[in-house]
Amino acid sequence: MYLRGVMNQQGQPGSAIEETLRVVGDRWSILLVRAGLRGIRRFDDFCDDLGIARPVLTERLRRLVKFGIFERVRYQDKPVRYEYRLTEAGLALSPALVALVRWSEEYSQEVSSETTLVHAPCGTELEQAFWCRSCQTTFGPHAVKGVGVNVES
Amino acid sequence: MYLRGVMNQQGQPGSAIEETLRVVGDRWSILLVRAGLRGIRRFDDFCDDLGIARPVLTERLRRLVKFGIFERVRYQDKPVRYEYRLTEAGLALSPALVALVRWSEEYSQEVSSETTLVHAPCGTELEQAFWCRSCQTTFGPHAVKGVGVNVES
DNA sequence: AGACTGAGTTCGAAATCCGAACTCAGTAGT
DNA sequence: ACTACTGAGTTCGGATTTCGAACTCAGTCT
Repeated sequence: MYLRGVMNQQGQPGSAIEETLRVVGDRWSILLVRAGLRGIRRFDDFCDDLGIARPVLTERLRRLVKFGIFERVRYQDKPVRYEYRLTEAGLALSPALVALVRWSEEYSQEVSSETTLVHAPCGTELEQAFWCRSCQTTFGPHAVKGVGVNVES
Repeated sequence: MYLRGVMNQQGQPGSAIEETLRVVGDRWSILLVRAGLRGIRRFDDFCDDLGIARPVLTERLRRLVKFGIFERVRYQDKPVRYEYRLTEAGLALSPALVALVRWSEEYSQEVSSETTLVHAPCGTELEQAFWCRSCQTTFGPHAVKGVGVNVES
């Protein structure tokens, strides 16, 4: 498959993903989202869970808040305390996350795949796909057009 | 939704994604994969297309090769020249990439969504979903179990 | 009073990133 | 033979990020 499209020379408007990756494309951000999905919300908990350096965590959270992925919520006064919750946009990153997890389990070396994604109701290992509302069908990546992309092969 | 699972304290074995993100989780790697899907293979072309600094490109490609995402192929002798092609594992990253593109178009500020992913046969904008082989159904992220995760709400 | 909590800051040292210029083998043109 | 060009890198010094460890600051607990 090959993908057609979207000129992106140096510094140019840059397709949407480029902008997204500038926000989310570092070693920590995605992990933070995952932690968020796992229910983590407090500064110190993110810190302990990921082993991220505090100054970096501060900066990263600020950025994610600025881009609407997390929101900073005051959950107590006296003493004032804030926590970070995923917004709707943040939650919407889960398909990407799931795709990455899938890939990791299948291709990443080391680490046995102890966790596999399954369809909760029936317990079967799941397959990622796309759903077309008008055709009412499911299909794989080959039938996708866009991304500045066209899949060959 | 909240996800249950996978202890990951500092430095520990680290679930598969963590390892994956250590390879692919920087500002360039995903963009390189995308460029690969768009058909780009040559050093200079990656360089021009992404505007990435040469030393960084060198290092990044080496790493991606080492992790089996790209392969370095000699495509001519005299003078010896190499190019980089996505491996099967590299191609398998496309669902994750597509999910990210989808998200970008929907949530990222700036940049009008000029490219939208569509179902090639019918032209309808598509929805990402999961497919369960045994149930023969499609479903959203809520019904997914795994990731060290359990989706609530 | 003294110890503890939670969300950060401040610090200097170490690792990464960058652009620009250079290398090196071979090819093409005059 | 001389020059220019190609393509895949390296080498350079300077700017930016990252890091861990220690500190702050308001308020609570014992």
